[in-house]
Amino acid sequence: MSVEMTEIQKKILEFLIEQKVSRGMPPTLAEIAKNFGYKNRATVQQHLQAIERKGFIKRNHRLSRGIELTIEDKFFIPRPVLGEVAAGNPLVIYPDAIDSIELPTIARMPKDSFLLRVKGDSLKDAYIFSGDIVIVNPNIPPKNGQIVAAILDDAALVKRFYKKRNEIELVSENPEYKPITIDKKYQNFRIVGIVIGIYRSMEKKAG
Amino acid sequence: MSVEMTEIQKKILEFLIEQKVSRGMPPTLAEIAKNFGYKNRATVQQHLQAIERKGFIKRNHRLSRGIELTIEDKFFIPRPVLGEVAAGNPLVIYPDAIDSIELPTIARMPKDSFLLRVKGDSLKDAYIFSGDIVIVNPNIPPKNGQIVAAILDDAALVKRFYKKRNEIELVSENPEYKPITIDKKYQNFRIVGIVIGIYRSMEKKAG
DNA sequence: TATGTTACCATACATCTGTATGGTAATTTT
DNA sequence: AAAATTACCATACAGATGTATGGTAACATA
Repeated sequence: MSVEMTEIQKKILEFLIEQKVSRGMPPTLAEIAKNFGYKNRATVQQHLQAIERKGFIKRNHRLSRGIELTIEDKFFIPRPVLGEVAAGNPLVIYPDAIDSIELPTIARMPKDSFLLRVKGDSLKDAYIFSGDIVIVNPNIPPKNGQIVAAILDDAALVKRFYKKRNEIELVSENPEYKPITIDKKYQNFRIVGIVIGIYRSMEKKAG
Repeated sequence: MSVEMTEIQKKILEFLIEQKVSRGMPPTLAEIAKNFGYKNRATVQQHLQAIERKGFIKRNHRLSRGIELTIEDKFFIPRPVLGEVAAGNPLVIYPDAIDSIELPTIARMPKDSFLLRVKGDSLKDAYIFSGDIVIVNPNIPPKNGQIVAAILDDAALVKRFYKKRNEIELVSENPEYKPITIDKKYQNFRIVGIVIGIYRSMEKKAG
């Protein structure tokens, strides 16, 4: 597994993992082709052969969906953690991955979702704690009461979301932190996504 | 799901589950036919239609291997309690336990780690809540203070572990539940493994 | 300059896959 | 006795699926 993967091969492997986890089975060549906009299954076939040559998958020839992930034998899949996010006071989001954690394969990671590590204890009553990894889905518009990750003035935070008439309120459930109210027209505010899951490792190695 | 299944339908459903767990994906009609000695896929098709009519599976039409198991959670497959615990592959629901957990078929998963769903709130102060999925490693001997999954008299518990001179103490961090003390020689007690991580999906309890 | 690698395309083909229809036989229900 | 259900079979078919071959273009390497 020491061979290097091209960018496209990495993306295809990621897609294989994502499909396996979310749909419960590997995709067909046609499904892969459709996802990447290929007009042709032969293109996919060639990529899969390259990925197999490099040892990341094993193919059961002539069998539909016969793609086995050799890394998927693991219970945990390494995923990049994109940044640290403050549940209480805003922290800076890191541009590139700051860390990598082993996420259990059961944890659902829909397309485009990413991981953030929480610091601070303002969401204590929402059962999210400092050190937890939150899984953020950027593709779902938030509903009232949901926990969202947001960027406010170049800092990132995780709080409960409430939409009001002309403003948005972000609430910590820890009474030590006061709610933040933002005018809807305020430019330097953006909802990053909603928190769809959390993962916590009991081992104390990662801090 | 109250409709009655014929014996053959039960066997086919079992095969679907077994294949899903062991091979990672549902079988094709041809594979089912081969397993049961049918010379014909149409026979399988008719059985699958009957099983779907009774609500145990959902089929994605015209999609290869498009058989979804509607049973429970996809991860957790309920089985009757008696006799199965000692069998080594415990696929059991413990309905009356204070902190009941469900042992999934994924007990056969790689690295022997498996998943349990927590019910009850005795570990509230350990930040583990009803509905959370804990990841259990059975191969590590527990240390004092670690959270373990254990079986006591046909009930399953998730609690903090403390070893004393002649006995073992299992402590809930919720003061409403008193610590349980077990003599080390007691037969009907077994440590299943230590909890190495937890995962929680937010989608069900937004708001 | 020649060679190889990567990343696509088009066409083609045997086989697989799900589905449909119609038939036989045994058993159960009405 | 008639009707329905269950459990198979054979045949057929459109479309999906994996695979093979040959081609183009961009780029890096020797």
